[in-house]
Amino acid sequence: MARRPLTKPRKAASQERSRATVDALVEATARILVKEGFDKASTNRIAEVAGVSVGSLYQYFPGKEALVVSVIERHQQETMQTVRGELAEVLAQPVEKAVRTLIAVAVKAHRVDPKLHRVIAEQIPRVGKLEKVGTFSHENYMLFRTYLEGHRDELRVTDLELASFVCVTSIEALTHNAVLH
Amino acid sequence: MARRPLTKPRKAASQERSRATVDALVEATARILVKEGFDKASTNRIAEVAGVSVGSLYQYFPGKEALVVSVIERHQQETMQTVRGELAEVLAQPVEKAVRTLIAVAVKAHRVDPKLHRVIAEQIPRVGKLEKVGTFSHENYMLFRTYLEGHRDELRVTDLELASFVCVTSIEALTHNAVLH
DNA sequence: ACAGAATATGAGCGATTATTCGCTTTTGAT
DNA sequence: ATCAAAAGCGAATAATCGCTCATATTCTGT
Repeated sequence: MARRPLTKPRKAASQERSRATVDALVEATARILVKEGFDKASTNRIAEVAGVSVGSLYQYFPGKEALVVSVIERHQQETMQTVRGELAEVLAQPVEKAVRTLIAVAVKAHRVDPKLHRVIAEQIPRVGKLEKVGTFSHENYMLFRTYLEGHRDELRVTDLELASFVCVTSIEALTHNAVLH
Repeated sequence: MARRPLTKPRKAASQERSRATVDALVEATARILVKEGFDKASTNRIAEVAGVSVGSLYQYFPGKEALVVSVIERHQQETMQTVRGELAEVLAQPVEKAVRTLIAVAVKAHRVDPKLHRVIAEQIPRVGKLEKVGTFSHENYMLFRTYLEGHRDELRVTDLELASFVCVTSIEALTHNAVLH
């Protein structure tokens, strides 16, 4: 009952060539998502656009969903990269200034790759393995909440939890819609 | 070149039995959307859950998208039904009171069928024929805007367009997230 | 009771999709 | 130069999907 060694090695890239393949696949997935939409992103199509065979795709990804997850994660990392600096500064700012910076940051984050962001936010069905992918909102909520705790004396509100919820949700929705429409 | 009469009669229900079939199909679609997600909603599956044959499905709906549109429209009508009254009262209220009523209305609207609402708002890909289905936001935006115009003298803001955008977007996002989590 | 219209059925066709596997090519270490 | 491991290939298989149509059942007016 020996398990097939040929089918197992999903996701293990040690040489440089293979890393390039993985990259090409993720990039192709993103391009298709943006230009043709989620349901046109079939495994065969992705491999074709990436200039790679389907077989190679399945050597590194267990399926289409895994590709999409990779795209989302890559986009989130890129976004954070361009925003991390400003986000650190906020901590030392008074609320008055902080909210303005945060809005600026939110806008900047949405501008990294608006089209991809839109697809991720509006077109990817949040089911199966896709629903587990952490959203921005939650991360932002935590950050904002700890900031408020550190500046509690500047505020009139007592329920920081509620305040965070209201602010993060509003800012997120506003910037999202503003940048996209 | 006679056109096939057998294929045409999509969507025409005169007897009661057929109306029940149509209802069962729409209901089944809604149930699948909520419990299994959009991409599990195949025509075969819908027919099966509805206790109807695929053939009957195609007698009344040209395809899966039409079913989904029906579900959305039915949900929007149901929502409006439970909210129409309060919405009419708002027009006569001063801003101070009006915003509170509007938020109450928004919450009530989201409570009609939260799970279905979520699927419609977050999971249905806005592509193809589905993207033409009018969203709530736009309708609400228009209503709110005309209200503001009627009460311009009570306000300090000049850009009613922007004010509407900010208010509608925020309220929508807040109630949506609040009811769901 | 009967005919024709309306409604329902489901096996099955063609297209598309995901996924596999035997095989070839490339790479890196010796 | 040699060879085993790593990476790559793509025709082939299997599953699923949307959809049709020949046929069967039910309804409705007379």
